Amino acid sequence: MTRRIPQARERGIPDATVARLPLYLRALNGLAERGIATVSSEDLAVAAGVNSAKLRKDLSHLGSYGTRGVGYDVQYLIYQISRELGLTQDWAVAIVGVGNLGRALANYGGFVSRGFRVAGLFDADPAVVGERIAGLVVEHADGLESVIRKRGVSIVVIATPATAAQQVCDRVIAAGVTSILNFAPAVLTVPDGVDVRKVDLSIELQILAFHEQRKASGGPMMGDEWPDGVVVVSERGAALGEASQ
Amino acid sequence: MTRRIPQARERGIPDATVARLPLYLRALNGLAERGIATVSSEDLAVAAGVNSAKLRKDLSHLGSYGTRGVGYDVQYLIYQISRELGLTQDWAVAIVGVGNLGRALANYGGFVSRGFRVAGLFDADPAVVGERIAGLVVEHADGLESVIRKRGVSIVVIATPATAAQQVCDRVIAAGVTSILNFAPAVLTVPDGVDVRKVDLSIELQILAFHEQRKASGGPMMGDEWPDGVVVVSERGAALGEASQ
DNA sequence: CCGACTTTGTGCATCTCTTCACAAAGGCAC
DNA sequence: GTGCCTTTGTGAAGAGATGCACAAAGTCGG
Repeated sequence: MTRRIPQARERGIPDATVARLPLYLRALNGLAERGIATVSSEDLAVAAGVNSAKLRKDLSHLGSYGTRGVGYDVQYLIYQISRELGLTQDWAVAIVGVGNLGRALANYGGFVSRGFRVAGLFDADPAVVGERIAGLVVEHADGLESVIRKRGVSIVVIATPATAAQQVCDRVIAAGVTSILNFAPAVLTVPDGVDVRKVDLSIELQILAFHEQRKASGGPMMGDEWPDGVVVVSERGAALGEASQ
Repeated sequence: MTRRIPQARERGIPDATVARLPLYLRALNGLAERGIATVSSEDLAVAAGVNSAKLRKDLSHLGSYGTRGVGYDVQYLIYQISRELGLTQDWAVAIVGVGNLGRALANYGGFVSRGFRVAGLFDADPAVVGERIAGLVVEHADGLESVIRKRGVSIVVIATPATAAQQVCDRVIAAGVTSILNFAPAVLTVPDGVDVRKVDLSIELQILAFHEQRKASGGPMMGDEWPDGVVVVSERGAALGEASQ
């Protein structure tokens, strides 16, 4: 009878843990820059803004990389987390939609520094196509599929208006992309096996407003009635990345 | 013995629910624009990209606003969710750090449309101060506290480089702000009662890379060893919102 | 070589969130 | 009115994440 020795790094690191690994990585890089060679879970937890028990449990999912009585070797842990996150390889990223946000993303310094390389900028507006941004020439969205295949793009950032998002999404998936970062305020429908993460400024602000309201009053005005004459104004489809797409 | 009748809208809507309300709101606004007066939990769930049981449970935390056998009145539900989120009032927002991202945020159309009003733009760089962006003149960061108080700013968006983020954070909190949206890749330390939400492009990409790697190979290369000669390059403190602050 | 001290890794209890499944509620046709 | 049909609202079970608390493992000074 073969007893399975419970092995960390089995398969399946909890999502919540994966979401925190980049945080630890950043904290570790900060420590490394300050020349710190070893760190305890307690100190690293403070630097990353989490509870130390949680940090230890998270790291235990990767393996036993700490030394009891001492802590974690900063460089070694940086390497292990980077490897787990897939940052030891180079990822080609394409940005679709070169509006205000698309430009900001293209110029984002943190891209290059972490294994992500902007391999293409796309827009549907002829007025924008040809423009040079962050060392890249904006290409017409017509060439999306071929460029994705040719340059091995595996992650696409959608920064188009909401109305164009699904269409762009469908096209890049057809071209083989399975990881999408969506800045457009739209729900993307994708087949199984495709990962979508969304970033939405408007939603974040609304969540803050909720808590702010709770703090200010003791909750929203009591009474669930329709006030007379209320007309709820429709939300515009305005996108954070509302570009010329 | 006083039996508490479990009352929806008691106090305390689950965080997970609050985070989804803006999603429902957007979906409802889409339906309203198409002139739809009534919607079932099933249809609304599809439009919002969630499971219908979850949607119903979420809405049940606000109250009993549906009609069995029929569904939900679109306009009424829009109003109720808006009220719960505090969107029936006007929130003054200040943006600190007018780099690429700060500019994109200032020009973001979705701001105005939803009860959020940009009441001030700040930067520490004299070269940027005085510039006119989205109808507002950029002010020097020195005036942060007084402007916050004078204009009743209750939400601050931090789009500065990581190095300046904590300092800006401390200052706006001292000025009475208790809701912060942080785009700088830094962990902010705040006293109790202050809400911070963070948006970090780099983290989102790293999470995508993790899943992408899992899909591509059968996990990261086996073997936990340090490869010879590996030098882990330090992460630059490069911020999405790396501005001139 | 030993004993005191530090810090990890984890079993366990708890809490939160999700999902299922169905009784209760209401509309509608006749 | 009455009965059928649709859809909500929710109890309960399940899954996942969190945090405590401590045994095990390792360091270090003497």
